[in-house]
Amino acid sequence: MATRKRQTWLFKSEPNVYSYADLERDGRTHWDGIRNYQARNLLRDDVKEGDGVLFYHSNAKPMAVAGVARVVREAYPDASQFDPKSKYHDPKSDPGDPTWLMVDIAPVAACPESLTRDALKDEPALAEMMLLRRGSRLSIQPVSAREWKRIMTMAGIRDA
DNA sequence: GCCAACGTTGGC
DNA sequence: GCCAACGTTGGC
Repeated sequence: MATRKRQTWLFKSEPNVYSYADLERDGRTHWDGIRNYQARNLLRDDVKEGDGVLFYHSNAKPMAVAGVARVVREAYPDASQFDPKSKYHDPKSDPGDPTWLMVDIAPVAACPESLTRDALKDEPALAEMMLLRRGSRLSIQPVSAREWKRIMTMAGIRDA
């Protein structure tokens, strides 16, 4: 059986909702609340334990890659879809065949504050990044090996 | 606060 | 199945 190469991702979070500092405090977290089919399919099919994650702060000042995380548990049903009190409640989801999934992630290393969206935009090697394309709303995005390497270099993180 | 870019919903 | 209306995301 061939060894799967680790893949890398970018997860968006609004830091006033859940920040990288919150993840460091918690030690690990359920990445719940994904309610977009494209993102769900990535979680279901492609995001695997050990994969690298760029923890991106969206709708923030500054917008930035705040830290690096790692997938510590692969996709399983997102409990919040069955919780009527949750803002992520989905009454259409069948408990026998849950619509929405989540993964668990844990922190690896914080990034320097200089790793902002503007800094990424100024980097020619990252010109093709999905994050920087207009209208890119997907909350879970693939990051290429080259992009990942470049960003680790910018962050001064040796291996993550 | 604005609004472009999408995704979803629902009438037909 | 089409598509207009609506809601959300998220950068600016």
